[in-house]
Amino acid sequence: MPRKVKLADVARDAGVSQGTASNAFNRPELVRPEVRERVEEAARRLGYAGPDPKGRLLRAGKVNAIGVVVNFDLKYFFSDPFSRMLMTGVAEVCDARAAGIALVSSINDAVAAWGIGSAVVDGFVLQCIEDGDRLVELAKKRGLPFVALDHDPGPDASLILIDELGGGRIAAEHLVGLGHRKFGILGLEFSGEGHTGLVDMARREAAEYDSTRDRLIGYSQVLAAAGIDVASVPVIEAQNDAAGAAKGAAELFDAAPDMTAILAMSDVVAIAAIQEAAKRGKSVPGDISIVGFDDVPEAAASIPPLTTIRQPIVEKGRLAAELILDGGPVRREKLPVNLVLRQSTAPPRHA
Amino acid sequence: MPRKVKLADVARDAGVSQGTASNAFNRPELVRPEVRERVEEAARRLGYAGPDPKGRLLRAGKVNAIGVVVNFDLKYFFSDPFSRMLMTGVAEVCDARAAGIALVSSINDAVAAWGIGSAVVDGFVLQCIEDGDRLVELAKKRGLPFVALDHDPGPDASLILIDELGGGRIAAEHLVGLGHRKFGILGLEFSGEGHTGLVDMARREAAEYDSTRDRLIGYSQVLAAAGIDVASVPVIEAQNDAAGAAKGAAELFDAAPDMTAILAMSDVVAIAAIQEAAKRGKSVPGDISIVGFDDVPEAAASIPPLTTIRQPIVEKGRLAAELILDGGPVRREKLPVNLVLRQSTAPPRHA
DNA sequence: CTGTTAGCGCCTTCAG
DNA sequence: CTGAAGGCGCTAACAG
Repeated sequence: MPRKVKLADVARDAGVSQGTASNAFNRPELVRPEVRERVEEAARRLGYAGPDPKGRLLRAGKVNAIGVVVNFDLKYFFSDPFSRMLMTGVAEVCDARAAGIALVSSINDAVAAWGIGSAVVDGFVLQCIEDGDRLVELAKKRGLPFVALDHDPGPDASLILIDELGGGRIAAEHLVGLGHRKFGILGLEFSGEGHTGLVDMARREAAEYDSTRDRLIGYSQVLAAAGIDVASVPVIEAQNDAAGAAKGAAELFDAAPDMTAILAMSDVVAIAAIQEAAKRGKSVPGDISIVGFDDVPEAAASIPPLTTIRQPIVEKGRLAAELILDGGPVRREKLPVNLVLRQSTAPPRHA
Repeated sequence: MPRKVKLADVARDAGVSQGTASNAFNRPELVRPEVRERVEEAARRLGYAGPDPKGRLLRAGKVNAIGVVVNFDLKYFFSDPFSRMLMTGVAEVCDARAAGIALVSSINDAVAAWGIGSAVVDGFVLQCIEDGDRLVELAKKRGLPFVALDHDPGPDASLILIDELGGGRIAAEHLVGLGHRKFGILGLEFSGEGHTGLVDMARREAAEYDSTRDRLIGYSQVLAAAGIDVASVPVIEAQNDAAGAAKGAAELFDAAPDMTAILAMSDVVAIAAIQEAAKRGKSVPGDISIVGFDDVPEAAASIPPLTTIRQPIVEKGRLAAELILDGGPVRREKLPVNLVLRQSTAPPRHA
């Protein structure tokens, strides 16, 4: 196989210097049309497809691409509405600046280490659902700028999160305000070892994942303030996919057959709870009220439409991408959340 | 800002040659522990994070990454179950070989050209739903290997597709075999200019998109062979997202109020048809039978579960990624399809 | 084991 | 407008 033709070959063949040939491709206006034509002709003859980005890259120092480190499993990633919205935001700003997006998966430590260590990008967005600390560590080692999402990477790195605790409070206040006293909490994972089902007090307090922990604290504060014994409110730990959510919802109904209200830590699990209620012949919101979290598109489309805590997911993605691409200083942003009232909540029947 | 420290700096500082320093990082077993320690020490002192992939890249010539060119809009991409399954396959083999994935969007021609022209990858997977010819042209110009999916890029490039026509035939044969005579066809887009609604004969024959065209031919062959006047069977063109599918389904029911069977060109539109049927008080499969296409996970989960034509989407993704990463010769693969019998089809009531 | 060297392909001064 | 030259950061081949 003949050595690949490069710019220098084209230049020689066209009888111009390499610099001129480079200009012919990258800044054609600087080159006399006649000469440019000669260069293009030579390129065609030699089968030269244009300057190779690899060379340009090294030269330029900047890649103009951003790596999105995907928590755990790409299959989950693509099926999760939250991740989808996030990527919409990221993609929006990348498209606007002609920047690339590299997906870095982290199914296991080796893959994550390899990916973060060798992705050709200017920085990373870390979706820290699974093992945030580890990803942060890897990103720090790589030495490129990065933003951690929903997980504190320590003071010298950027962070975007939402007011998880406040969101938890708003959800609980809404339900308490409606008059509910019998609660069930449908939570997400507390830590990485795959435990699901009922969560005892020790585990509640040892929650490793920031979002889960803070949302639960928010719920608990409000419930306690309303004189409800939080320890007696069942908390279920569920995985945030279709199967895990269905299982968790069933477990919650089993654990608290007389509850009138569910605080759900994501819309995915909230919707599973709606379905489980239907399966058990309970009407929402007649027999049972449910508040979700996130406000993904599915929340508005569910039957009944889900009352939920909205967080600005797309904006989160946009902000994260901008942070990396603009290369500014370290920033820590806490985005606001708010209650979106729809039809899955109502006063309890006998209030 | 001080010039970035590079391998040479570390080597000098550690009092070794650059080659040794390189080995210390990449093939530590070749370096005496004591020397390696000295190099690592120097790196730490200088704040050197390890060899920069950009340099390695140029040197190695190979990137070990694959670009997935996403049809049109990333938002659609992430929400489309078909794309999701495809990416699952791609991601599987990329993860297994520690290869990267770059998302190249093509919202418009400029973005596509820029992305395909400058992505740092070894090759492309072209998802040719929208404007296949244009993407193929761009990829050819870039001069990197690529695989076109579901769209013929011409003889000198790789192609993976499925037996669209055969799939159409199987679907129609199933329904005809059940005794149906009154059909409606819920199709996907015929070409790129955003037309939706009823499709006249001229447009049917001028279909630009390969999948749509071939599935329709498959349907038509079987219907005609059964003595059904194909020209009188309404064909609706719908966009393959939630909103477009719902709209198309409604249009089809309006156009053919007495049909007993629907041939749907994707599961997404088929499921919309199930929902539209429910909305109009028709039972599936009691009043109306529906056959989808693709067999995405949603098909099995719909109510009733959807009878559909399965195509091996995940495998398609795997195969495509392997083709690029293994750098073999041009290949053209036609993958088989088959009927998956579930509960959305039955004989017509008065058959 | 370790050091030397020659590029990988390109772009951008700088001098004409 | 064009030509010459240096260097982006790294690694593989080869010579000690």
